[in-house]
Amino acid sequence: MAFPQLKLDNQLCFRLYTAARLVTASYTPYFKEFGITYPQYLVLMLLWEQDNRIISEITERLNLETNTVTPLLQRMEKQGLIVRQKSQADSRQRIISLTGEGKRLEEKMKNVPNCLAQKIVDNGISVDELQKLIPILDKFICAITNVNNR
Amino acid sequence: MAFPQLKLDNQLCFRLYTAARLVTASYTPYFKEFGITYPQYLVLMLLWEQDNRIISEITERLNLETNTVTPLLQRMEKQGLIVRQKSQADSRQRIISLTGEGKRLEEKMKNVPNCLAQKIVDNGISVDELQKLIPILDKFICAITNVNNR
DNA sequence: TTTTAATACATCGTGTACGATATATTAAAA
DNA sequence: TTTTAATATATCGTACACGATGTATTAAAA
Repeated sequence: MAFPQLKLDNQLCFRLYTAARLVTASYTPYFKEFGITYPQYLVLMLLWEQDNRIISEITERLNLETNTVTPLLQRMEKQGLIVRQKSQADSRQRIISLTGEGKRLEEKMKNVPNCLAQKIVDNGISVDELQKLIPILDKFICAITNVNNR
Repeated sequence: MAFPQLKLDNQLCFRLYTAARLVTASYTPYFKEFGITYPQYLVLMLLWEQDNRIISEITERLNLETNTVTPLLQRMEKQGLIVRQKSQADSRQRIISLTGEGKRLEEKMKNVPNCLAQKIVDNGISVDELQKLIPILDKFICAITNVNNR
């Protein structure tokens, strides 16, 4: 092996890529029942936390661009989870609001995260180790954000 | 807030999702020069490690399905990075091999991972903290894999 | 040996991601 | 106040991801 830094097994990035894909895959069976996807679930969580947000708030919180979020919201509106109405104050903005159906999902999905967390722990990683990941990932995300904004 | 477990900021999964997207984004400027993408880079790393692999080896190592990898390899062939030839021994299989161009990229890209790692460290996370992520992520990936295979 | 099952890929449809660009509206500058 | 710049969102094109299904080939069973 000429360059060990080019070996897949040595790379943190590949682990993050894999971990992210696998964990969203583990959510999928829970979402299927409600006909939503992981990014749609992220939007719903934001709106459950606080309803009637403008799109730029959503793109900022999710670290996504409008070219991802706009079509995502259009699909969610078509499915009857949200409505997208123009703001009176500034008609460039759109207010995103939950429908009754979107609101009802909160109660229905409240057990999903803990249920999944329990399954992960049952399969060989401690809560302590999972907790350790959080502050390091926060620091990592912060550092990478700085790298990307030069 | 009715259900704190439904809060975005409390979720490990969202951090992984964000970290993975941002770190592949930080690779992109390096790839642009060579006209490749992050998943294509993963395939190249596998082939630099060992050339002439069958597709199932690639899907296993990358934890991806054939419906992702086949089109990926087709694009890479069109770009002249690899060739996809049917196996003599078992004509269901395809042998994936680097072209001269694909081989030359190894030398050209050998500094990319270290260069990026340096940039990340320069932006506020220690090598020690990055190293700590690796074994926990390995354990996490292992646990999630078990969850997904039930 | 013929039938059946398993394996290895490929194709199709849908939903993200994201660079690049366009459009409408508001704010700032001349 | 007219021009110009900034803001907020939308659209387009390309490349993944992945569930579902199809096809060719080989291996196993009857």
